[in-house]
Amino acid sequence: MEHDLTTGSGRPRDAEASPALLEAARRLVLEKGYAATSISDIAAAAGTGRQTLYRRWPGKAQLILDAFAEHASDQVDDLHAAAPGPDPVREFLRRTFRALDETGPALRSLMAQAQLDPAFCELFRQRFIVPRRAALHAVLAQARDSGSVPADLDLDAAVAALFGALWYRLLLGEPLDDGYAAALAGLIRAEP
Amino acid sequence: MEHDLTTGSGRPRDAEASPALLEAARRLVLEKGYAATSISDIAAAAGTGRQTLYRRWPGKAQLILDAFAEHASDQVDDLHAAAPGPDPVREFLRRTFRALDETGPALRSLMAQAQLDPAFCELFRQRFIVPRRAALHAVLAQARDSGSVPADLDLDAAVAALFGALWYRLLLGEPLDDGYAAALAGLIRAEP
Amino acid sequence: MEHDLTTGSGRPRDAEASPALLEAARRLVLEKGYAATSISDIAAAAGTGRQTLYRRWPGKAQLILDAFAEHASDQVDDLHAAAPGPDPVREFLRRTFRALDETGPALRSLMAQAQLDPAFCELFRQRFIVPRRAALHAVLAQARDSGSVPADLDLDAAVAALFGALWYRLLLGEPLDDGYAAALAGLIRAEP
Amino acid sequence: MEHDLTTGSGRPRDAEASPALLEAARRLVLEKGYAATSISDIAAAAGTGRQTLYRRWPGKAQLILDAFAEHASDQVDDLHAAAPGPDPVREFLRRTFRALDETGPALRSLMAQAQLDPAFCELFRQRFIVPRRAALHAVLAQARDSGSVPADLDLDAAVAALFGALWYRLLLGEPLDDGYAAALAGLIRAEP
DNA sequence: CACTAACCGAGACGGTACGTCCCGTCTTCGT
DNA sequence: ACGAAGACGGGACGTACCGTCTCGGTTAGTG
Repeated sequence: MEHDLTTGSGRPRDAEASPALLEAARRLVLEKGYAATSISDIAAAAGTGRQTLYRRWPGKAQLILDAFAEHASDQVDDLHAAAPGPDPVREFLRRTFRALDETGPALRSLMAQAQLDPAFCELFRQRFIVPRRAALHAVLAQARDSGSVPADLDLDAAVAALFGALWYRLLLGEPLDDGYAAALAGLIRAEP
Repeated sequence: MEHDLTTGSGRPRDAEASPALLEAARRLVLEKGYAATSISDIAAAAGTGRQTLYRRWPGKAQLILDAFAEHASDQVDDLHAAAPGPDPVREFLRRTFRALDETGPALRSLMAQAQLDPAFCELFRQRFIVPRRAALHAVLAQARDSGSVPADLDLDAAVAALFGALWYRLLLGEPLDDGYAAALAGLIRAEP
Repeated sequence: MEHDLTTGSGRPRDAEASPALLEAARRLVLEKGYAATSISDIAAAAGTGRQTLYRRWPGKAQLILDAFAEHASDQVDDLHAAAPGPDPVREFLRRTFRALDETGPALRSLMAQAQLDPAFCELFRQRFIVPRRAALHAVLAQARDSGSVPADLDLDAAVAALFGALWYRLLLGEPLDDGYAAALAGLIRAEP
Repeated sequence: MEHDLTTGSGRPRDAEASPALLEAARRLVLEKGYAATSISDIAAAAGTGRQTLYRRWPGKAQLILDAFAEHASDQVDDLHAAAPGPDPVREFLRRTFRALDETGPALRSLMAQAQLDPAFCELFRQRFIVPRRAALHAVLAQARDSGSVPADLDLDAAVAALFGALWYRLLLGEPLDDGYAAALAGLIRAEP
């Protein structure tokens, strides 16, 4: 997350720099990929100096995490709010898969970065993984109450299995389609 | 995979160089981590020139993939051969978790590299993921035949869910313990 | 020649880096010879990064040209100022030969580099050859006015012959001694 | 010079390899220049292995010296044989300049190499410089006898001055034209 | 209304890894 | 013992980023 160390004194930070950097980062990563996008590229595209970026984020990964986390939090709310239909778990997965069509490559890069930097890993977990985990947990709890999943289902394990399966295919470049969503949802559906 | 362009003519490649490079790579990565291990380090530790490495592998990631894939294939065989006990799925997961205690960090790095290089991703899938997937599939098929998992279980989906859950926690730095193995195995156990 | 692209903006170049690089280059070339001195060696000896060198000179040859041209221009002034005695041409040659005892090997390397790189050749000509040529020309003009060389001497040809003879022996590893200076000076001395 | 260490036993050397290497060396150096021509290039162009080259010459410079020395020795004889006319020195210089139109660049490279390798320097001197020096010496001696240069001319110094002036301009990329030949010849012409 | 502190861009800094190139040697097989 | 072929250890090269530092200049709030 962008860090703000303003003490009140001195010239205030340029309010336009952060959005410009976030947008430039998002655009360049989507265009050229994470690895091919350098810090210098992002700062130049945002029309700012490199130091301005470092003053607000510790590095490339954190900036790009912010650049893609914004959208993600909106989506999590959407998913949480509406998970209707006869098979809400399947519906949740389908919508999540759909959202990854655009942001998937960037998320893969962030997950990659999390492997190389433990501090970033924890940040990524808190900002990205945990909220979504909570959302799916809620969906599953609701499904359990409505009887569409077994009453004794281990919800935490089910969340790990479903999101794990999602990331598993995403990270390996395998397709995330409706059939996959249905098959995964089928794994934990209540036996009638 | 190491590429071998032997045409028969000319001086043959040094048979000791490849093992030396693989072992040096494996040792250095386990000691210092993936990112902190450079190509020069590996070549020097193996007592070879840098060009000898480039002659056999396209880069660091492919070499290290080979360095860890060797051992992996042995382990896959072990796991496949013996998955005994009342809950073979749980046992399989437990053993797999145990094996990751040592190699986990390196595998995380390889998975990270797979996100930055599509060609390497495919290689990693073929050399690492698919064999293990087959092993778990066989375990599940056996379990289905012996009645310890439901007869109508979607084996492919179950494999994705179990291995997905494994990678999910591994990549996020969360613990892979016996309790987790039991919980995941419980998800797909037959309801008696 | 060192190139200075200062635009006024940004951090100014370290004023100590260039002298340090020049001195390190000069010292290492005199110690180990031109070919045995690498760019990395020079940068390390100067306590600077390699890129700092490349930011100021296109390569090794240009840096070393500068490293030896500095001193050379001083010497040229010295030679120009004082060319006394009954045979000023011979005296000029003797002093020039003497100065080459130390710098000769480095100059040979620079002349060698000039053969491999036309751009460097021109630079070498302008920075090294032309100034010395002018100095000798002045000495000869003075000698002509004082009657110690023939009045109708073709000064340009004489300069070429004298410096040519100097380089000819220098480049072939033949001795540049007082006798040689006297013999060359004798070629163009006025017949009494 | 190509060295021949055959002992009589074993397979005799391929008689075609040496000419092929010499011709390939000559062609490539004239086409691409000395520095841009690697040992591998020459061997490949000659259809031979690199070791065959090293078995016959110590390195690139010696091979190329041989490649260009062949022609040179013919030319030296030509020059020696016929130096007619009213000003034989000028004529000798003019012809020598003319011959350098083609081989000049290669000779410059050889002289460059002589600066980096003392052993080659001596070889170059013996194979190239000394014979030509003798030829010019003979021309000057003849001219002295015929009265076209002063009787007390120091022939060795004159040779050094004339060839030195030649190399001086050649190595600096300056033109070797008839005017220059005339001016140099004029320096040592007898005053009538 | 000046001062001052933190900002801004630009870009140089030391450092490190990369992948390429060539060197001169060595090692195979076939002739 | 030669030949072609090509791998070997070694080392320099020039490039690309990294994260930091240092300029001159700008822009608020404070004294």
